[in-house]
Amino acid sequence: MRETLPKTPAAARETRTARAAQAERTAFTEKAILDAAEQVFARRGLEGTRVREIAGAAGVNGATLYNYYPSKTALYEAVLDRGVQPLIALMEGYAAGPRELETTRTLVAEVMSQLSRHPHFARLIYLEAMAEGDYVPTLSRKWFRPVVDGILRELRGGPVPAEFGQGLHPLVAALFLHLSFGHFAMAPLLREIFDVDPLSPAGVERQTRFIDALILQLFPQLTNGRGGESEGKGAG
Amino acid sequence: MRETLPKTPAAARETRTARAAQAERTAFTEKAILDAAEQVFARRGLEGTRVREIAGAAGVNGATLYNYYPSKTALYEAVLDRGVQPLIALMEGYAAGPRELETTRTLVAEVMSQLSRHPHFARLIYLEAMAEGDYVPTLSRKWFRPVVDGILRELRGGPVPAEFGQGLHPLVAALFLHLSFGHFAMAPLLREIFDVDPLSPAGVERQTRFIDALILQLFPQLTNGRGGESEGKGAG
Amino acid sequence: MRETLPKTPAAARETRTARAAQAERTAFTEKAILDAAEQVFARRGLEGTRVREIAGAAGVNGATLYNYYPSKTALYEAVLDRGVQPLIALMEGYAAGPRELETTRTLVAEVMSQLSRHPHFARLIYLEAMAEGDYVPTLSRKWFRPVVDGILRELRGGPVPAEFGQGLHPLVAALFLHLSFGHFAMAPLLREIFDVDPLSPAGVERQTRFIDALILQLFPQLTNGRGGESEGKGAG
Amino acid sequence: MRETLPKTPAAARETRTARAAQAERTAFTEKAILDAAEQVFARRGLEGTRVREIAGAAGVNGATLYNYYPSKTALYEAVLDRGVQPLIALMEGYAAGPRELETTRTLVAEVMSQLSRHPHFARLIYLEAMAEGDYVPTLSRKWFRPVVDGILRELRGGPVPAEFGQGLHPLVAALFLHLSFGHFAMAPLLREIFDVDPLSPAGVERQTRFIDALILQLFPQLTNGRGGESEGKGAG
DNA sequence: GATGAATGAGCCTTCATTCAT
DNA sequence: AATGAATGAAGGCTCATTCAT
Repeated sequence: MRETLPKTPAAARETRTARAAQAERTAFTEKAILDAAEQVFARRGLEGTRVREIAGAAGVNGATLYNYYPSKTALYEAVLDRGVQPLIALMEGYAAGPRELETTRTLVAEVMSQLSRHPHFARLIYLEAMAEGDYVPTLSRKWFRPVVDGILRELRGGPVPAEFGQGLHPLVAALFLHLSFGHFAMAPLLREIFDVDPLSPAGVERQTRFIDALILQLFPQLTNGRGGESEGKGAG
Repeated sequence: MRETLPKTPAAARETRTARAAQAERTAFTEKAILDAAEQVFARRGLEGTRVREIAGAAGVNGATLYNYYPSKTALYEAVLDRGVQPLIALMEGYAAGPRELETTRTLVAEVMSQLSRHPHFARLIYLEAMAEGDYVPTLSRKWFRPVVDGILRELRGGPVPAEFGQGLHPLVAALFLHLSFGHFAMAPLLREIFDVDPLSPAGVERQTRFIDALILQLFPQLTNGRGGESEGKGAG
Repeated sequence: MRETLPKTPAAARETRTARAAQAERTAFTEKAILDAAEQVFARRGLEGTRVREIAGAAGVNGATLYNYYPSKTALYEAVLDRGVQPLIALMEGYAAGPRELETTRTLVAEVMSQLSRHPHFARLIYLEAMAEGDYVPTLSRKWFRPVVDGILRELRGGPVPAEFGQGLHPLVAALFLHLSFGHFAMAPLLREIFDVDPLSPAGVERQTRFIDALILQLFPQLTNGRGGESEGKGAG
Repeated sequence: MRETLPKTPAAARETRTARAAQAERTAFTEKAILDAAEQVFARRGLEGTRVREIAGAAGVNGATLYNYYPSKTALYEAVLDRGVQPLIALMEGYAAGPRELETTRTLVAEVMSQLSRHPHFARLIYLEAMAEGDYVPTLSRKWFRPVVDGILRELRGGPVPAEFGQGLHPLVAALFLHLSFGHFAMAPLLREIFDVDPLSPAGVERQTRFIDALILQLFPQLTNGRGGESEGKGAG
């Protein structure tokens, strides 16, 4: 809008091309910044992170960040938002679907797959939770509660194993949180303890199968007449 | 030279009293500082924490901290050490005992009880793990690995449920980590999601029973002829 | 990658100009900082100086200093180095030249001239000496000892006036130190006592002539057959 | 005055003894503090000195200093005063005496002797001069100016060697300052350069004789018919 | 009088952010 | 859009000084 009108078609094409290249470069830089920020924030948290560290990891000057985000906090929130969007999309599909064991098993697998694509994001969420950050209520409302509500509704469908006592359901829902997000967030510690990389494809797959098997093991009553497929999966 | 002998019994008593009172006061201050530090570090981590915030929470001046610890980092390590000592004691008792289901169940209960006495400590460990801090290897070697080794040795005693596939044992050990430490570390998020306080006595007890029941449920083969007590517990 | 090539000669010129202007400005700032630091350090010494005082005297923000020097100490050393370089150059010329009275008289005059261009530097050296600072051995080795050695070698050429006794030579060499560096270092006190400014051109010139006359007066034996140039002195 | 009256002669004696012992201890502590302060201030100056360093050197607790002096600055001034008093006494004797070469030679010797008894004091004065401290005008008025005035009056008595040009007298007076105070103040540097200790008795004596010989050498006209004794001195 | 503990002020340094280019 | 330089606002830590004993 601001530039002078191109005088010739050739110039127009040239301009368009230049503009496209520019836009591409911008998008590239922005992604580099977001990726770098995700990684660094996941280690140090919002307050412990130095913006120059993000800039260094992104390969740009510290001042450049401010061409993309008005503040460190804004960048932090952008990272959180970018990570949470795909999860919300998954959750919406899940909430819209039928209340069946199968749906939940699928959701778990998809969440694990998504988290493995942004391996630092779960850590970020854990950090935010432990810092009792402002984002926690929002996060809880927009993502965790809907998912948990779905799980709880389904659990209510079957009898509770007597030996667990009252108030079991929230703990089971929390168990899934621990096994999915916790697996990624605690990767550094687990790696240290077990000498295997929880973030490797094999590590993620193993944990995914483990969760799945646990569902079937814990709630056999939910699998009436459908045990066959689960065994096929678990025996792999 | 350092201290002149008191001339009279009265003076002696007076001196002793005064000195004792002094010692008591400094012990009180030191505990206040450690407690405050544990709480604040658990929220913000080492780098995100302001010394002045700790001082404020402890009710002393920022400079006073340096009468007790030479640096923020030293204070941080003192907090970690204080928290880990009781756990190491528990672990040593466990390692010395026989490899039986009962021993492990007891250990879990005791660990939960200990963590509930220092509710911020687990969060601190989680933060340290996520920051890939220098303390992680030490922590892993001195505490997590011994415990996990114990658990793994016991698991090896029984057949693995086939549906879990290979490499199950580490995941089970990690499961206990998630359910014990994770319960305390994620308390702020769980509270937000479920509207109950995981750190309340009831919350801790419920989670403890949940873990216990899970052990029995997952590994019925380990409970030959001893199912009775577990049911008694779980039916509450 | 670092710098895209300028597309047109005009742009090139523009860029070059801009960059040159930038470089000029930072050079200006750096000189302002060094000058301010020399002045303030000369009054308060390394430990007694506040960084903000230097910054204020240089007309920049305290944080700006750290864009140029990594620490107060590094800045201090830069000031010392800058001041000592020209002296070392003089000394090297002196050491390379012949051992003659004339050479030494010239050196003294040049040293006085150089010190008058950095009137605070001598004070800095005196402060450092009195603080028994780390720089003293280096300074002694790189500058004072070579000069003194030259003077001593020359003195050995002639007979010592009997009334001075043994061990005279070092004291004479020290005398020159006191009269040159000491003149500048003690300027504040001398100004107070005598109500004249030792740092004024006239003050420096007077002291220089005084030292020169003293040389000839003390060591007439060194001026054999060269009385012509030292005429003023003899003509009483 | 404040204590209750002693009931018996024995008690009275006891009290008197106790009081004397107390006073003695106090005087001892005060001297320790002053000595330590003189030494430390002479290295670091007023602003660069830590009161705890003085306390440590004096062997007392930092807080104890405040039982003797209300502030670091007050202690600093006490050190200066203690050091300057004997010099002022010397100066008053000198000013009261006749204007003769002998008087001045004696003064120089006595000043050197006094400075050697407080080897850090000259450094302190130099530091204060270079810091352009508040004490400089006082010091100049109460000590340096009177002495210098005496010297100048005497110099006026004889013809000035023409080769020194106009304005010589102040420079000669300053020369004595450099050779006396400067010798002690620059001791650390001179030691480094010449590998001899200027503060040792031999070092002080040598410098004293050097100054004395210089007086006679520079102003032969002032020594009419009195050369004998000076030669005896200088020939040692 | 002597001391350990406490503290407000201040110091060096770093950091997030802005600005000129 | 990108950057080097500049800066106000902390942040960790030290220091002179005070207080209670």
